Parts: sequence; C-alpha cells; structure tokens
Amino acid sequence: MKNRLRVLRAENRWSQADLAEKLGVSRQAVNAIETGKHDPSLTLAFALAETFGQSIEEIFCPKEQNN
Amino acid sequence: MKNRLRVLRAENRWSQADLAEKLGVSRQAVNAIETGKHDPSLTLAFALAETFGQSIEEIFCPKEQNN
DNA sequence: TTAATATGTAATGTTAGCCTTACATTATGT
DNA sequence: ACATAATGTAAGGCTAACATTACATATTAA
Repeated sequence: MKNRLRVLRAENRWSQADLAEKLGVSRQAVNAIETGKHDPSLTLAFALAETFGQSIEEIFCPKEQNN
Repeated sequence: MKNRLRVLRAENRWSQADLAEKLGVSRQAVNAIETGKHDPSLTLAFALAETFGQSIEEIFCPKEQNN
C-alpha cells in the first residue's frame, strides 16, 4: 500500500529511528512500511496518523492506483 | 480496539456472512473483529470503511477509552 | 577525508490476522 | 414445535507484521 511517510518524515526532519522511537516500534518496522514491504497494523496506522496530525486516509492509499 | 461494526451492520440489515462476502473474507474474520478478538489489517479496515461509506476513524477507536 | 549518522537489508523468531472445517448455541420465521 | 438462519467458538494451518541482531552502503558534517 502506498503511503506518504517519507515526505511527512522529511517535513518534520525526523530520521526513521526518530519516528520509530516516537511510535514505539523498531527502526526496521518504519523502514519496511516506508519502502512498501509491509503494511502497518491498524493500531500502528492510528499511531502514525496521530504523530503526523493527519488522518489514516491522508497518509495511506489502499487503491492500486496505476500511477 | 473498539469498533461500531455491529451497529453499522444492523443498520444495513446484513448478517456477518453478508458482510464477509462483501469484504471477501471469512465470516469468522468478521466475527473476530466485531467481538474484539482481532484488529483488522489496514487493508481490511479500508475495505470496511468503503463498504459502510465512513472513514476508518469513524468506525474504529484505538484509544482505550475507559467506558 | 574521516567520522558519524542514516538507510537498506538479511537472518531468525514470535505473534496476530487471516484461512478452512466443524460443532454448539441462539434467534427467527412458519 | 420445528426448521432455518445467525452467531460464537475451537482446532489447526499459513503468512504477514512485528522483534532483535548484525552488517553493508549511503549520506552528512567537521
């Protein structure tokens, strides 16, 4: 699933490790989500939404959107 | 995580099996989510949101909300 | 350039979210 | 009352989403 994490993280000037710490997950988990290897759990998606002050729908895009 | 699935399903007069079929998951998966045994995957949460025409945030409540 | 930081990824393990099958119980309708 | 539909749950299996540790490769800063 596509997401805007890299951009949101850049806007806040947070490293993957910074974000991981805020979320209480491993840096590898953040990396895997950002690079599209995993989808986050719903709980983690909520945590990301709260961290960035945006809705889950604003951060994640479930549709295959062929570009 | 708390959710409003039972109510939303009742409003639409759908059985768990009906909803499961619309979502493309098993009836047991719907039951487990409804009864709080599992959280849905983010993908399934998006599908539920679309099915009920509501946002994920309107359907699910991640906070422990004591009562 | 060198050192520090950031990112990507691999290996291995655990758990949670799905599956199927099956059965018990509860609710609904005739 | 009886048959059907709906719900709850259990067992057993599979995979994805986490974890930890470790290492390689950027990237940044002094």
